[in-house]
Amino acid sequence: MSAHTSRRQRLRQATLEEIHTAARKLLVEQGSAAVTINAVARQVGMSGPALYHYYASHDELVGAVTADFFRELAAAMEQARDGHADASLGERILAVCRAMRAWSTAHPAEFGWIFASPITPHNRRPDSVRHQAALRFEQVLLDLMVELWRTRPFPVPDLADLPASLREQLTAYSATLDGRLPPEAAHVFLSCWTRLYGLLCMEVLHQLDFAYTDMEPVYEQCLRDLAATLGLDSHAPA
Amino acid sequence: MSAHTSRRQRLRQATLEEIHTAARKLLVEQGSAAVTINAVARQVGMSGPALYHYYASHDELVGAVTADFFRELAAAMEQARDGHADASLGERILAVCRAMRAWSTAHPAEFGWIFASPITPHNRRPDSVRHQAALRFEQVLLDLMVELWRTRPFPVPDLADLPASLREQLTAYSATLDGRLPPEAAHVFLSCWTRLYGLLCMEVLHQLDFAYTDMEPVYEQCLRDLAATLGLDSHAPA
DNA sequence: CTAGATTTCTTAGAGGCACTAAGGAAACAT
DNA sequence: ATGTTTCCTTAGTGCCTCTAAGAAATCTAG
Repeated sequence: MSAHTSRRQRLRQATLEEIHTAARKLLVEQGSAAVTINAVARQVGMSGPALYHYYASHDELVGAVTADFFRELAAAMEQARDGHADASLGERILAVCRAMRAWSTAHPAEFGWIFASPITPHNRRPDSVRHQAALRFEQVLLDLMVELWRTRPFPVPDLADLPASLREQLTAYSATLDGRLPPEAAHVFLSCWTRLYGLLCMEVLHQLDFAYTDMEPVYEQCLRDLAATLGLDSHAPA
Repeated sequence: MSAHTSRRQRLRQATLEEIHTAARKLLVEQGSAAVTINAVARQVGMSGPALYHYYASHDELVGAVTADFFRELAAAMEQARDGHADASLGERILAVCRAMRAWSTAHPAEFGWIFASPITPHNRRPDSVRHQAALRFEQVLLDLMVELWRTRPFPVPDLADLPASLREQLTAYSATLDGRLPPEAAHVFLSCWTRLYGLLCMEVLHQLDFAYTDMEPVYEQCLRDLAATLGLDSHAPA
């Protein structure tokens, strides 16, 4: 309860950081299969079972490290956003999207871990650290899109043109956003998100290797398409 | 060399099938982690090490089963194509895309296994069964797009409008297709492929659960977009 | 038809994994 | 100073992949 952090708490915190560092090192150098409780413990200089005083299970360790990666990714995107605070909203959105890919290509192992590792039941719980960090990540672009919608609404399809079941889902999702985006704007946001995120996902999972050796211009082309969709390319600053 | 299959060969073939069936059963009922050499062997009724007479390693077994799934998926798509032989090419393309998702939603465990399981070095080799089966899968839609391009060319961007590095990659890829699609048409094909496949990938990896509970109308909406891109929605049959 | 080679399977075992149990030692709180 | 909490140890269970050595069944060739 006290603001004072005891010696024990400080030591524990330091050990936790050491554990995360060791796990990440193993992931980057030897792949996700090498991130075992035993190997991590060896790396930090304690014997296997000792690690259970920090995480109750292998799943929990994985979730904690994954949350770290999400937070780092989100922070990179937030930094890009804040670093272009004086630029137009459109440029800020593009900068954030580029930061998203930049982090992923600079940290392919971590990025692959985030997406390709199956989400265990424990980490699917909405109150898990992993889930919370994933939300923060998703939030960055969502917030910008909300602001864009407020200040300079982008073109949206007519709700009546969408099939009923899609309309219902969009309405429900819009409600979870406290109506900050109406359903048809949520549809546009989700379309953009899907294309960006899907493209990154496929790059990481090497599903496009048969055609592309360098995905950077492919991603840039995708960004140009999205900018057009959102009306960002007209020269008036948003 | 003889066309005659010996008794031993027949027995071996039957055992191989039994192994694949057992592995798939374990995957579907207990998840990918349950597909171990030992568990599969138990299921088939032999002891662990015996399975090494059929596959040299766990990786190889995984690759063989994955190839099965790819082949089944490709077959489902080919069947949709051939089952609509009298329909317009546009309808055939849409039928194939729907078959692709239909198989995936009917077999979520298998589909997830295909994409989310990391491709081990052994299975990355171009001569691996996995790779071969993956090629056949990709080929189905590519062939239809080639035919579409031949009979009713779809709109393409001007190559000069694409960045140089993208142009080079598209040219190289076009060459691997023996020029059946020029670079700018290959770009359109790859864009469509990326959006379809990326959407499925995200559905399988549950990356859109925060917004959608039923992806079917989302996929249909994506198909409508692609149809428009390819000029399939004009009523003249392609 | 029989003797050797091949294939298929067994058990035994090495080394690693996640995780539990039981206990010692240090740090802390009272 | 005493009792509690925390941290870490070793020992052990049962799983895993994969190797080794050998038995039994099957095929092949003289």
